[in-house]
Amino acid sequence: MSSEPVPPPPWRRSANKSARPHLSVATIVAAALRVMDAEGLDAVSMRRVAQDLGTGAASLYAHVRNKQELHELILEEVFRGLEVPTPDPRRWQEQLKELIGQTTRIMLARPGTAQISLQTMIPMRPGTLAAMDATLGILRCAGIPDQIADYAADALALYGTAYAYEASLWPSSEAGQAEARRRITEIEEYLSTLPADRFPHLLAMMRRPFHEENGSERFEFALDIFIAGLAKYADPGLTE
Amino acid sequence: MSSEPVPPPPWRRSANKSARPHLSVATIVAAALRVMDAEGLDAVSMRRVAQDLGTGAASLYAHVRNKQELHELILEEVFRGLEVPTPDPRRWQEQLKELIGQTTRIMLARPGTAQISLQTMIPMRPGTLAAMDATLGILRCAGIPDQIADYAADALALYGTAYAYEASLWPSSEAGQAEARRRITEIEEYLSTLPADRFPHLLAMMRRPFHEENGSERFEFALDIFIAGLAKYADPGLTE
DNA sequence: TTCTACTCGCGAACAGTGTTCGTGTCAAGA
DNA sequence: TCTTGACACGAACACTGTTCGCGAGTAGAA
Repeated sequence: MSSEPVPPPPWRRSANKSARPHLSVATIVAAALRVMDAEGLDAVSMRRVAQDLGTGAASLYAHVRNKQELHELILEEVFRGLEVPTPDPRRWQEQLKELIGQTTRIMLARPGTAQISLQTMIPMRPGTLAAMDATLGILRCAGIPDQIADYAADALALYGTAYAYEASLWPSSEAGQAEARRRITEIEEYLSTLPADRFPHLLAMMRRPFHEENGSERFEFALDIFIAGLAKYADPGLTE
Repeated sequence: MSSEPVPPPPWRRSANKSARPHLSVATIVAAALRVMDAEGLDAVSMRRVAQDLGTGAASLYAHVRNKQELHELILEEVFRGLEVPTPDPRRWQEQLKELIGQTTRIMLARPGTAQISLQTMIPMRPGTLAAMDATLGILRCAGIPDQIADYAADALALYGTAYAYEASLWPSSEAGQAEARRRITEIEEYLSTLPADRFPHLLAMMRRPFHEENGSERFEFALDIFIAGLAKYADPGLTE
């Protein structure tokens, strides 16, 4: 490309924004979310976000430490809409299911969020902390002992996030979905090639028709099983 | 760096390998694993692997389609050592726990593997398929209905992988661990700053001493809970 | 033995990435 | 009006995955 130093473009300074583009953490996060919604998390590069704001990548670093920090800020913004219930001991099971379901739905609605959440080792911002606190609140309200509540909340959050992540891997484009279906038939053919007793159960599973599920059945089932296993630690006196 | 075309280095052609470096899928995967074990998955770039074989990145593409395929081949190689039990209905719970535990331990032993496994939407190679088939085998042997066994096997695999991934995010270097601890105290201080009733359960959790666990307690607990919840679908006639 | 054909290694290039440095410009305070 | 300091930002650095085309080496045919 042209490598000689280009003179400052005269049309930007006065047209697009008021002299200065007025960058701030909020505008940067908003731009990043815009890009993520439109083109996916992979497209959320510093350059791409800056371009959306009509500036260069270097400008972002005055407001945001890292790309990692930008990611965390996206996560925080997305979890803003989370509604936490006030714990009711008698309804702890459905409240728990609803809360974890809600966080997972939020992530599913914005593919890319789950990936950030999984990669962010220690969540440090209000939105994500609120979800964790609410989960713990419901469990403790049901009389579940402290340590068990800690472990259970961790496992629930991890499973929900992992489920959302896995689901968001599924390509959204028509071409990508066709490719994925091609790979599935490929693997079915491969399994049929092998001696029938090599992977018998897997083969049987892939032949079952409901294998192509369309809802959150799989997710809700796992949640139900886990909560059922958890129920024996709840205090019958509290949960009636 | 020096950018003029360097003449072919005379010492390689005859010394290192027999005229040609004798590349193959096996040698490439071995080199990739070497790099991953030594420097982590992030270091496993095409150039880095090629360098380890004394060649250039382009040479790898004759044997491996993609970086993605190279990743899958690594996964396959790592899961080679998996030992699958012959299902025994009366011991299905411990067999299940042991199998999932084993796959998770394999991934924990090689940080980076979990990430590959999570990113590989549809596993297509014998090693990973064998793990799935064995899980299904144990469940069906216990008399658990087909669809439930399918969902349960999926959930177990997903949770185990996610757990291993989360654990492998923890930095291995001394400096990285110090940084992580710093972040944890940072978040503790932040929580203490807020009104005590903002995140009360979270605050209480972080103050509990066993919060810094050192084993697989958390993982085994979640597994136990899930299996307990699953037990009601097992056939009492089979499992005695 | 000579010549041809074909496989496969591989340098260079392309279009991207995160991040830093140093310069330049603008607006508000003295 | 002058100065100061905050902020915008072009260019550069060291990377990344992947493709193209050349060229060397080997194996088979004449």
